[in-house]
Amino acid sequence: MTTENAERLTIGEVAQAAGVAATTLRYYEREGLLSPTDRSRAGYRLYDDGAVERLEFVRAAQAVGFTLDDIRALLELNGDSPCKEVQALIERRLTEVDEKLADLTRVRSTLADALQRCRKSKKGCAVVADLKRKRGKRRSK
Amino acid sequence: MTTENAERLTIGEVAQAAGVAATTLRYYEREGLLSPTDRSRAGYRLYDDGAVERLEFVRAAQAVGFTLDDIRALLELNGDSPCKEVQALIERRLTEVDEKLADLTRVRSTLADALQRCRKSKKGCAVVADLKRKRGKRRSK
DNA sequence: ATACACCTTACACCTACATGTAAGGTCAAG
DNA sequence: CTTGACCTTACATGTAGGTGTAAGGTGTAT
Repeated sequence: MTTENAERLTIGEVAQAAGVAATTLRYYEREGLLSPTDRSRAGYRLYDDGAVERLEFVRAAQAVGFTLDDIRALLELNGDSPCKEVQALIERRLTEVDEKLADLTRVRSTLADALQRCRKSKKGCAVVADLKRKRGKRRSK
Repeated sequence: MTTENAERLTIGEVAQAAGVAATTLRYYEREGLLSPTDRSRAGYRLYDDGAVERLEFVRAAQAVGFTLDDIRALLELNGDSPCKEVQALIERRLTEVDEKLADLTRVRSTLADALQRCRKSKKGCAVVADLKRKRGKRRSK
């Protein structure tokens, strides 16, 4: 597939562009996360370039802890959904994201503190002690 | 186990305090994340209350996407490690955390934007369109 | 002294998220 | 017109992070 059609990408091209394996794209299709817009005569999957953006959104959301199920739910939202439900879902997700941000910030400051002390002391650095002393509210999903 | 010894907690007590299953604690022990400080005559695991803090750190770190392996590495750091290595590890983790913060912030603003539009429009809300338009740099771990 | 909730080990099983493998079809280049 | 990189499907396997189950011991309340 070297014919630069400038609108229809094969699975390999999309995969390369987004930095995932082609097999992963087929998997995402089965899971309803991203379908090719078309097929070639031979049955090859053909994607438009929006697919790459969408895929990048999926990966970013995944990197911060959303499951594929969560992400599918977000991606499935469209003009046909009753606005109430859409709003509620988005609000729930926002709350989750904010909790994650709080956790992450906490972990970050633990690490930063540990690094500080580590730099200060000529000798070994008791990071474990630091970690053990750190506190925070519960989160379990 | 109802005897309040005020320093030695059984697995069930720790589990309850931290909001995880006792089986999970045994699993963490096998994985080297958290060991009881002692055993009773009968072989019951006995933890000091630092265990709860430690466990909370584990869960918070996990909630924001660290693997148990990552977390073990952090927790294993101690005064015996050469400071150079310790620093390097912490620095690497800090970088990861900052990348996660960036991703998370991006996802957050996508959601917030979507919610805005959703509130504005009387009718359906094209969230998918929003998501597709959002961009960001690669992250795949 | 017996019920009952808790603990022990060992091992099988589960879900999410892929990845690999086999068996075959497609297509542009040499 | 064949080579070799790509694509197809279907199915098996792998890893992380647990959960469940069986078979048995513990400890305290009644």
